[in-house]
Amino acid sequence: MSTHVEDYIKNIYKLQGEREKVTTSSIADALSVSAASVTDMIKKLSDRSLIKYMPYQGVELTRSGRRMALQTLRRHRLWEMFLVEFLNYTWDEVHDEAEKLEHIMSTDLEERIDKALGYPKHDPHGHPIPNRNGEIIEDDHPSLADLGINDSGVVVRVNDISQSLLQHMASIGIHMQSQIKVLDVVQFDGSMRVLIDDNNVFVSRQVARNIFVDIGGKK
Amino acid sequence: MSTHVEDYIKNIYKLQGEREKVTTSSIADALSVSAASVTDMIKKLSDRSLIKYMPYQGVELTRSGRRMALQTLRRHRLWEMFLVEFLNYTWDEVHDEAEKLEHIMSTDLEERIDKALGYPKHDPHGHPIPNRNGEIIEDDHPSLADLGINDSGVVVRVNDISQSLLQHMASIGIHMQSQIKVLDVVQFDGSMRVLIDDNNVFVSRQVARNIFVDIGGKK
DNA sequence: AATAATATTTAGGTGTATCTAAATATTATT
DNA sequence: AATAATATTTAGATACACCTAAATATTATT
Repeated sequence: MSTHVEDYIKNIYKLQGEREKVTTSSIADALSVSAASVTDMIKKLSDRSLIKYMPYQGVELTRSGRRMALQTLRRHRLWEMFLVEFLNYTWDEVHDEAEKLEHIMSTDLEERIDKALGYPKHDPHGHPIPNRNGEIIEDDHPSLADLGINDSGVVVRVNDISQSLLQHMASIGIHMQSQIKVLDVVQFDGSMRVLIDDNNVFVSRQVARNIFVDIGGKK
Repeated sequence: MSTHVEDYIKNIYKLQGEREKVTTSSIADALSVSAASVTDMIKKLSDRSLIKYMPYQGVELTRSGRRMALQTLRRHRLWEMFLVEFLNYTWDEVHDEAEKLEHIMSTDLEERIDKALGYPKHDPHGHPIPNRNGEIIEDDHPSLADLGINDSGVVVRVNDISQSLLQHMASIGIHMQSQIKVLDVVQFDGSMRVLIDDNNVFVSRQVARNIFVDIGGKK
């Protein structure tokens, strides 16, 4: 319901993807609040049956918590898509704006934006958009770092962990659906020379790990 | 800054347009809160120099209060316009959605939407949109109720006082820029037979009072 | 296994926006 | 002008989301 509740739930969902148990301190870190505040909120979320809470043991989303998380994620990603498609935002500019807008979206507005966008399946970074029933299809693609010399594919997702990473990726010509082919891998540090839509660029291993590639349709 | 502050200031601005002094109870009515809550908030707004407050005498916006009000009004009207132009909302559907969105709009987003809309001067109901400096040009047009037989003009503004009024106006074919001509006025109750874009319809005086017409370009 | 380090929770508070009930001002009526 | 009616403010609380400092659990290290 409230902005704060949605933010907690969304972040617990994200953290749950990474680890087994979601700890108080990991939530505190993610939201930049004190651990004591998290304990407070955790109790309220538990009272509302959005999470299962075992004191000192961490938390876990319930079904309805998961539903709320995916609903919020859906709205976030629809807004991101919308900002890019309708207002010429670039993929590194959308996050903060969508972060606020995701809480302000009636079901009606959500559906109208979805329709206006042509029912997109992915956001501007290639993340899947949960459907209105809160179902999400996580696609599993190798990262560029997993490829070897002469492997090739199409960019289908990038991690949006920081604005500067996204800006850098754009600056070397990486977009959704870019054709990519590994020309050379430096043994020492794993950095690569790759062909991106016919442009020859270098990519550090750190960056390569955040680019995901569909190798299904390789040639 | 906060949603609530913006709502108070916006409503004081609106009430100020209607009367001289804005009373505690009129604000309480407008916002559906208790008078005691208004007194509390009024003190805070006064501390922040957004209003001039004389206990028991009512309040008045300061320059910076007025600036905030117009800023909020601008955002509200840009969102309304946006919902109509990009997402096919009708003029009776936009208010509530815009009411929430107006508080969530960075200057950047505001400018992008303004640009995408082609820098509109009016919202979907014909209300002027304040410019980014908080200047507003209130245009002064007669209402349909002020016209007499054979007077004609173009619909340039309607009051959005209620959803049902807006729906009704749409149902009888009233839109922005509709050609309108008074065919007959019933002496008894002031209701009218009018031609709206060549359609012959009846309009009660109550409705006529909420339709504003530009008679400058009459023929 | 005892102790040290770290994580979590509890206790007690803050600021914001609200409320009801009581007190006080203002305005209207007789 | 006195009184009644109405409006406004004050007093004292509540809910929410946060905080720091202290207490308690858990985990890691010697």
